[in-house]
Formats: sequence, structure tokens, C-alpha cells
Amino acid sequence: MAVSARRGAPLTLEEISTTALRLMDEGGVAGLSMRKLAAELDVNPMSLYHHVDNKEALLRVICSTAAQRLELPPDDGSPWQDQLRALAVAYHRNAMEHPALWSHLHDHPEIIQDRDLVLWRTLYRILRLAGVPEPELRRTSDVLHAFVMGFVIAETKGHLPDDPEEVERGFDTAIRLITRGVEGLTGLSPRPPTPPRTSQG
Amino acid sequence: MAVSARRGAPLTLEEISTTALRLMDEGGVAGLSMRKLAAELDVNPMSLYHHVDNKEALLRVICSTAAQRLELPPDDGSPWQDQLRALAVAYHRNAMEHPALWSHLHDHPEIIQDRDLVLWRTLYRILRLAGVPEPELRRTSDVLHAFVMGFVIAETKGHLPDDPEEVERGFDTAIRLITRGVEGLTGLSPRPPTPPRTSQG
DNA sequence: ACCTGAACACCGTTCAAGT
DNA sequence: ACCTGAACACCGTTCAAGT
Repeated sequence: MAVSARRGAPLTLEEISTTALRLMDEGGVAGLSMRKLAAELDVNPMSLYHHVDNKEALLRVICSTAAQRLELPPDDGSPWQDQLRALAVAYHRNAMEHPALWSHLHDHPEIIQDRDLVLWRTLYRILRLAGVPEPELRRTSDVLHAFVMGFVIAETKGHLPDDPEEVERGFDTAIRLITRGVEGLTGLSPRPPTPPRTSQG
Repeated sequence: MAVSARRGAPLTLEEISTTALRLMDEGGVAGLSMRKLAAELDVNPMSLYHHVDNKEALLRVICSTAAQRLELPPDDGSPWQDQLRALAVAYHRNAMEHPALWSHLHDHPEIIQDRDLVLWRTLYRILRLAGVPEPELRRTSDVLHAFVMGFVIAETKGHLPDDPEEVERGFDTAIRLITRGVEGLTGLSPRPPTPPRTSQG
């Protein structure tokens, strides 16, 4: 609600995709239609096609923008296990802020393929730290991303119980599983001593 | 193509869902519409609504039937690591036979929630064998299923490279990661000696 | 009980026309 | 260059009517 603002102004791709993202946030992927979007922008449906090839292209723009703007923790020098966990937490948080967007992104992984994306750069760096050999970085990072993606999807779709503390425990189990799994892959030391878990999010 | 057969016969839920599944196999989730399905069955679109509440209900029928008919390997007494791998292989194979169906199923996990399904029974049995304590079976099985689901989605959507041998290696990495991860969770022995991998599927 | 035709409220998109 | 109205080819679904 409360549209206006766009009276006489020439309609921007930026404006279109911002509004489109809001519609997705509010009503899921199904909540975004070209016609509703146009109505929201107080514009004829066909005007949109002057700024975007079609609906699919619009979704691609929104998703790849989100992927480029992913906010991930920088290298803070801590053990790779901690950094891997921090990366997973950040990815999870970003995905939960716009579930419908990430749902579409997970349906169209080609959008996120570019190995220069901060996501892959960060993951590669951490896996190198963990001792994963160079020729296996691609494969290992793909598998780990698939796992985290699966977890995010399961959580988004309500696979998990209501109790948020239980969700937190599930997340913890997932991260521990991945971490031990990577240790197993590389035959590394079973990790430095970890406090019983007192983080908050 | 080649429909016929249903001339005068009274139109069955079985017939409807079989044809619907075929349409999904051929054209993805988007390839199934109530109107196309009716045309395929040589029937008025509205006739379908006499056997099924709506499209969503039809998809639910197809998916839960598939879930109930999942063909999984029986307990053969081998080490849990091998059985876990065999389970993942079987799940993967089933999913790849009807990608669109499983895609919908993964979007609606409530369809697969019933803990009496052979999928969960089998997974619980294997995790017990692995030493996962009873109160953590639910959580652990949910996480593992989310992981495998994520891998299947990534593969289905073409996340992975073309080379089928590379896909096979990715699958292998995923399974090893999961197995070592579970070992890490339970603090179990790092597994009995395994031959270098000579299976064929 | 089972099927149907017409109709309603939506879609995405093309095309020719307007300024 | 940017926007628009009318139109096309689709959707899922309701409802009143047929046998």
C-alpha cells in the first residue's frame, strides 16, 4: 500500500525490481505478477516490458543483485571451523530475510554460478584453510552449498518443528555434521577445543 | 500420446494421477495443467474436479503415492556406513526418475512428514545402528534428508557440470561428508576398512 | 453419481498505436 | 524514447444445468 511518488517520474529498473522484491517478500513467488507489479507502480502492465525482457529476466535481475550484495563475514583469522560456521550463519540469515527470492534462486542455480561471487570466494578461502586440495575446491564447495541450500529450503518450507530453539539445534547439528565431514575428507586434526556453545546468532 | 482406452470408462483417480505424472515427467511442473490433463484424458476439464478437490490436492496425491512406494534397500546386516550410502543412492535414483514430482515434493515437505513412511523407518534404523541417541533421531534424520534433498535439487537443476563421472564424484564427496559427519556426531569408530570403491550403482 | 458449457477472475505477452 | 489499449492464448475454478 501507499504507492504514489512515481507521478511523472520515468520508471526505473531499480524501482521496478525494488517493488517486485517487496511483492515477493509479502506474497511469495506467486505474489509477484507482472500485472500486480504494474498496478503497484501505478503504470500500465506493458510499460514494464520496456525495462525488462520478461518476467523470468526480472527475477534474474533481482536474484543476481541479491547474490552480489550478499553480506558475508570477512577473514578474521579464526579457525576454519569457526569461519565455516559464521559463513553458514550469514548465508542462512540472508536467505531468511527474503525467502521467496532465495527460493527462486535455488530453483535457478545458474544465476549464482559465477565463481567470482563473494560467496564462492569466501567458501574457497575457508576450504583452502581447511586443507581441501585445489582440484577439489569446486566439487567440495558445490556439495556444501547444496547441503546448506537444502537446510534453508527445509526450514523455509516449514519442514522443521515450531519451537525456534529446536530449529537452532537443528542448525547446530547441520553445521557440526558439515564440519566433521570436512575434517573427515581432509584427514585433519579433530578441531581446537570449542566452548559448549554460547553464541547468540 | 496415444490416449484412447478411456472411451466410456468412468475415469479413475488412478488414471488421472498416472496421466498427470506422465505430463510432469514430460514437461516439468509447468507442463501439468488441469486443462491439458483433461485434454490428454479426452474429457472436460471440469470432470477432474469430481475426483479431486483441486490442482494442489492432485499433486499431493501423486507425491504421497510416490513417497509410499519408495523402493529402498532392506537391512542386509552390513555396516551402517554402507547402508547409509545405499539409502542415499536409492533415494537419489528414485528422485531422478521423476524430477518434477520430487521437485514439488521438496517444495511441500509436509507431504513426506509421516514418520511411518519407509524412508524415515529406514533412516531411523540406520542412524540407531550408527549410535545416534534416540532423542536426536528426529533432528538428525531431518538434517540428513535436507542435505540429500539439497544435493538432488542442485543436480536436477543443473548445478553440476556435464561430465557424468564428475557428478558421480560429487555424489561420492557428499556421501563421504555425511558419513564422516555422522561419525563425528556420535564419536564412533572411524569405520571398518573399505575397498577403494568399485561398486557400480 | 458423474459429466458438461459457459462464465469469472486471473495470468504473460504481442502488436499497433499514441506522445 | 517511453508509454498505452486492445487483444491473444493461456490458467484454475465456480455454478447451474444436463444425463
